[in-house]
Amino acid sequence: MNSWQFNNGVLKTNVPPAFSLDACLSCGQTFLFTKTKSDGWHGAVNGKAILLKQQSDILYIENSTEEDIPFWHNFFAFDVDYAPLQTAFVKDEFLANAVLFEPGIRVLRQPFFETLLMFIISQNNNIPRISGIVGRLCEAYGTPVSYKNFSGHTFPTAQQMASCTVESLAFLRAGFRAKYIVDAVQCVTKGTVTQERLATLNTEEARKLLLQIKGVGPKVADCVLLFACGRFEVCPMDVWMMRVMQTYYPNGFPAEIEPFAGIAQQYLFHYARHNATLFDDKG
DNA sequence: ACCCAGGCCAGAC
DNA sequence: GTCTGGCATGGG
Repeated sequence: MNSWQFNNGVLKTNVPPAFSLDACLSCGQTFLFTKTKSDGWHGAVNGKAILLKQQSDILYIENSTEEDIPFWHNFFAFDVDYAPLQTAFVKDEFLANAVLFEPGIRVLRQPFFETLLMFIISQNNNIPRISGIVGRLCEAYGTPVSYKNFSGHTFPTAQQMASCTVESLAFLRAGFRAKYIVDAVQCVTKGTVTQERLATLNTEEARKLLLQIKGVGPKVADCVLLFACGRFEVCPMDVWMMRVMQTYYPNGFPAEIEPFAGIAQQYLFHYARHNATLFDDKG
């Protein structure tokens, strides 16, 4: 188990074996951070501008206080021991390739509302354009924060967006997704769909509740359950993942992998993105 | 010009 | 219940 220390505005902790900050933040599960010219990651997260750095097995979080420790501990899911889990993964011939390709990945627990909107926005969309839309969203509704040479805006809370309408969101150029964003904001501010409420439900019920939001289908719902709610057994199914399951796991994941199917999926997703040709014509 | 993008909705069978 | 076209916009 890692332990945290605080000194002079900087949190630091020892990280688990093989942990890679770069891998965690660039493997496609989050868009909250931008890589700096040097070796760190800037972000407007947890209500402030922070700078994340990893040097060997130490993780530094600059511009923080001791009160931020629970947030980051939960964010990186340091309560989850990856050792037994990776042991199970590498016993599987297909999954072993993906894990060994980038063993530093961990599935994060990201803020709920941000994750919900991010994946609504990302449907049928490409990453550069997603970044543009989210940038405009934060600038308009978020809180300005800065640290050192970085200044940005936090991702807005649902409350900060409470008054938005399809018309007032036109500047986002989010296209048909604008009405989905409005409905998500309404559901969260009215308390119909909240992280607290989802936490009281089992995974199947939680999925059903998320599906009540317009523009949230099975894919987005599962991404929220996995990336924000820590339901690590949930495996978001895009067309590519469907093909992988049909080809390599026609009877589903092995029993020891199933409880962490979402984490397995993230290793596979990252592996596939960097080895696109390996996965053509498999199904 | 053309195709595609971590999908989803509405309407047609 | 399952399948298909259309969707807003912009990057490659």
